[in-house]
Amino acid sequence: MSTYEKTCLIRGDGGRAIRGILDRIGDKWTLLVVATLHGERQRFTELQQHIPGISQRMLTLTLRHLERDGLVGRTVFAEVPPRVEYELTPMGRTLIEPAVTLAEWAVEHNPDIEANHQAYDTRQG
Amino acid sequence: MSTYEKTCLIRGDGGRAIRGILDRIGDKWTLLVVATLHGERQRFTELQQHIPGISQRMLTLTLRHLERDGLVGRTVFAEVPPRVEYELTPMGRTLIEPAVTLAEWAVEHNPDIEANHQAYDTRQG
DNA sequence: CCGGATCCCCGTTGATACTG
DNA sequence: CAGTATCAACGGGGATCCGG
Repeated sequence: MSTYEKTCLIRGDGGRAIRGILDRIGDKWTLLVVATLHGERQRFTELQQHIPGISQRMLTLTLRHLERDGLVGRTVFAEVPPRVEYELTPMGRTLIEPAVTLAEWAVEHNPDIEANHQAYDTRQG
Repeated sequence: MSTYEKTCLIRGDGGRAIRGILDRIGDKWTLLVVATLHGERQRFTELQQHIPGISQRMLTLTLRHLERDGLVGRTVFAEVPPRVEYELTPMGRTLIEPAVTLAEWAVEHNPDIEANHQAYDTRQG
């Protein structure tokens, strides 16, 4: 694939494709939930414990969105007390790869970026 | 790299790495600007024309952030009328790859996701 | 245990008008 | 041409309370 074709993939249709995915995973918690859910189904409270700082409300909202996207499956057990388990769907698991690619870029270039911040802010005073 | 290590890359340090990059590129315009800037330096007005819907203000803000990150270079020509050109730095160009990976995922799975939306919304009524 | 409902804060975005 | 300044609207996200 040529470089031109690549940027077209991003910019195609006024950037609607890339905007769709960023609206989906670009929020504060989605990727963390997906990564946390990777490998093992988990209950609501387990998830909350594994994701420091997330509120009950935001975990609920994030899971609903992921469920609506078909990236996460939700199973309710008719028990007392109630039990609900969440797991990645097959499609949900495919999201791990691109997410990791991004995370790798972040880890690799973070020092450089922070150095640039320093330099930029110093120039501005 | 094992699957476990991959998710650690995402979740590492409470997800700070992935959050950093998402805060950077997860906004409305950044990736579009980067993709548009790919391959050729461009002037402010050119950029604005190539990115439908972006306001002067948001283009300015986005470029400033990218400049601060060291992803975009800015050159001012001492002319009348003023001329300012923007271009990707070498580091900025490395961002294209992971961005494309994400865009590919988006394009590939969008139909599936939209079908899931239909199904989900129908179930809810 | 799970999560819906409500209130509120604040950052982001856009519209508009103005300057070197 | 390439911005800056200001104001208003919107929506994400947290805290809290309540219900099944």
